[in-house]
Amino acid sequence: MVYNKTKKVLARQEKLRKKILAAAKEVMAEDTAGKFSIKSIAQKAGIATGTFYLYFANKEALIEIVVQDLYAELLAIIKEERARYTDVFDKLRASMEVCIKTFLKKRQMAKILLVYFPEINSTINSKFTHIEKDLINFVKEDIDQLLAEDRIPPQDSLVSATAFVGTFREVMLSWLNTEEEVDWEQAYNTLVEYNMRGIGKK
Amino acid sequence: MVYNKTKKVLARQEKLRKKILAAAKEVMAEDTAGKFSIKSIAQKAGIATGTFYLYFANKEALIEIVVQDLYAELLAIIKEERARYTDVFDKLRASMEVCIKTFLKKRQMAKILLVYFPEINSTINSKFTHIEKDLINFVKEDIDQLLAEDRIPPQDSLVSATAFVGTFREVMLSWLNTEEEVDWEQAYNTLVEYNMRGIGKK
DNA sequence: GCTATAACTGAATCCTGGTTCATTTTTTAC
DNA sequence: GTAAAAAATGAACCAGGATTCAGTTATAGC
Repeated sequence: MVYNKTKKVLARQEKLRKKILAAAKEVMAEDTAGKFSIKSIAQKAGIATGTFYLYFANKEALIEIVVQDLYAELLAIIKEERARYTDVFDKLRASMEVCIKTFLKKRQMAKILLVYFPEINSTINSKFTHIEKDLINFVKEDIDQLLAEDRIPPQDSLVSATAFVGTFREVMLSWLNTEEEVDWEQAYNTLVEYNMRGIGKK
Repeated sequence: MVYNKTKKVLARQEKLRKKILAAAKEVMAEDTAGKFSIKSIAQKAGIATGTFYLYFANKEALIEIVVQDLYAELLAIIKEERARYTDVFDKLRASMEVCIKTFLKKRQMAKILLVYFPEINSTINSKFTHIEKDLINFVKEDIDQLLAEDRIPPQDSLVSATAFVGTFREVMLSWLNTEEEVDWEQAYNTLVEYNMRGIGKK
């Protein structure tokens, strides 16, 4: 006979699954390299190492889920913010603003997406390259529209969009690695202005 | 009694050391992740794995030497090119130009410095963070000078310099990963213009 | 309460790949 | 040519960590 799970058990398992994911994010955000162990995650989640494998197929699958998870979260935040504006420049500016602020607020997310992600991106079968492209294409579409509206000088929109995203990665990474206090307000403005000028806002 | 190496042996060993380094660079540039094995390097260099350890203390030391090596090479090229100009804008433009062209020509160097380097940067005790900072400071000094000369609008020069370098990494990385043909001329111009406008060239 | 099934445990297994070292080959110095 | 020293070899060793699985505990259904 096959037993069915009760709601109570289902709820407990769902909770544990989330607990493991949370522990994984913590661990991943802590030790910068791709060196974390399943054992450390299990420990942090308060389970036996074997139990981990009842919830996730293997390490690779876990990483994939964590990254997709965080990425989806970030993307949703950006999309929501963009929806508030109609002018493309405003959309762009809003994207930048919310992106920076989210990363500043959710350091864990920033660390995993910015530091960890590029590593695994090359290690694991490139399941994630699309994420990179997604983000760049996002910006590219805005630039294309601005080009169509003749509001910025001619340029290779893909290259510009790539450069645009690159400024973020680099700046956020430098912030993640630094201990010193940063004047966020000024830094943020500089970054936004840099890219606005970069694409050629008149 | 202690024997002395003859010139012939010294020469042979020097040659072999270089051969191992070359093999290492090849292997590192090939498999994108930090997953290469000493065995594969030894094989490519035509030696036994044990022999590797007669020439390099261990894997970490090898990586350090390779990265420092390539970085020094790149830096020398940039410095030489910069020396040809006096105006800061020209220096900046020249740096960009020679950097891109070098990376395009020496794909191996690009792959190791751009893909591989960030990985190990976090993995290994941060012996390399200074490289990152060096490069950014390079640009920062130019920006500071332009600010002093009142030729660009007020900005946080460190953030701008970081953003500047970021555009390169991102764009070069996208080129390294793409299979498609790229119109280098246009792409290159877009990238240079992006940064020139970005810092606020009037 | 009782038994079949499912969930959990953590020690044991397995694999990968860096590093070592006893042995073999080459070089030195006479 | 020969014996001591150095260099080279590659199989064996070893560590770390992912994954498994036999044994234990909890749950389901009656």
